[in-house]
Amino acid sequence: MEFLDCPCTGKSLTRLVRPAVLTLLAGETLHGYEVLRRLAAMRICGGRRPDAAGVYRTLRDMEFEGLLAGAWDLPEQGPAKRRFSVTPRGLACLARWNATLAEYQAAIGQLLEAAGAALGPATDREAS
Amino acid sequence: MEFLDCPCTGKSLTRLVRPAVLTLLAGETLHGYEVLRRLAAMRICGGRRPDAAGVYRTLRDMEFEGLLAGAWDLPEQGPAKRRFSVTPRGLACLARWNATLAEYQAAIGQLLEAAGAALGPATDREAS
DNA sequence: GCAATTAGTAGACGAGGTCTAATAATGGAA
DNA sequence: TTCCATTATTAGACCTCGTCTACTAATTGC
Repeated sequence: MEFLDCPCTGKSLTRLVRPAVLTLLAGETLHGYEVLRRLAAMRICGGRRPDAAGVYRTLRDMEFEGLLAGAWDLPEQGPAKRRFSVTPRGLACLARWNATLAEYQAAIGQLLEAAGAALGPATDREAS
Repeated sequence: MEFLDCPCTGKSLTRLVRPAVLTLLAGETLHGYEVLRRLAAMRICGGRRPDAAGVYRTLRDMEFEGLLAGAWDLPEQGPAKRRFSVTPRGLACLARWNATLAEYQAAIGQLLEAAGAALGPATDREAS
């Protein structure tokens, strides 16, 4: 019994890219490709490198929304890079995310508990 | 500074409707409207009643995928109801969800920690 | 008699994630 | 020296899934 495409495989923890980006950029100014690599190292990405096109678009969107500030870095050597940093508005958004993430964690905890109980108290089922 | 439509408000913990449905139906057979009400009481729905159209569609999809079994209940009194129960395949899926949810929880924990550190260790920021 | 609730369906829409593909520079290996 | 991988970014199509609006139809309560 396979669930190759089933959401239960947890392919990615979607919709958390934005708080992750804000967190990364709250400490330092980075360009998109570096954000991409740092994201890949976070558990929310499950060891997989997130889709580059999606991350770059999210960065542009967040810049448009005023959460990030972007500036072109045009070195004489090498390709142009766009460096992003967090705006005050972005910081406020991250503070709000903090509360939201805590609520998410609690909600998932409740669901985990209920699921465990539903599967049987003493059952250690293994999924294929 | 408002974030009425920003994902940071955590309007809903999306993509967890399926494990929640499996959990609810693992214990008993319910019809769609009852599933809807029980979902509304779970933290993943944040106190809001989830969209009915979406839940009914999810139930149909999961039936089509063999995770749920549906049967029409046609009482002499009252409207027709469709009663859903979990199949063995659905139970296996739920067992897998169990592991996925635990990973989600840990991943969010890591993100929360990083976000807290990024906002400043001793800072108790309040978002409007 | 009318509104609210129960029970379910259909269609359009939108956010956001994935996939493919393209450009362009650099550095290393065959 | 040619070719491939990596760095760095963009564009467009597509898919999933959640939301919104709107509809049918029976029941219950004021």
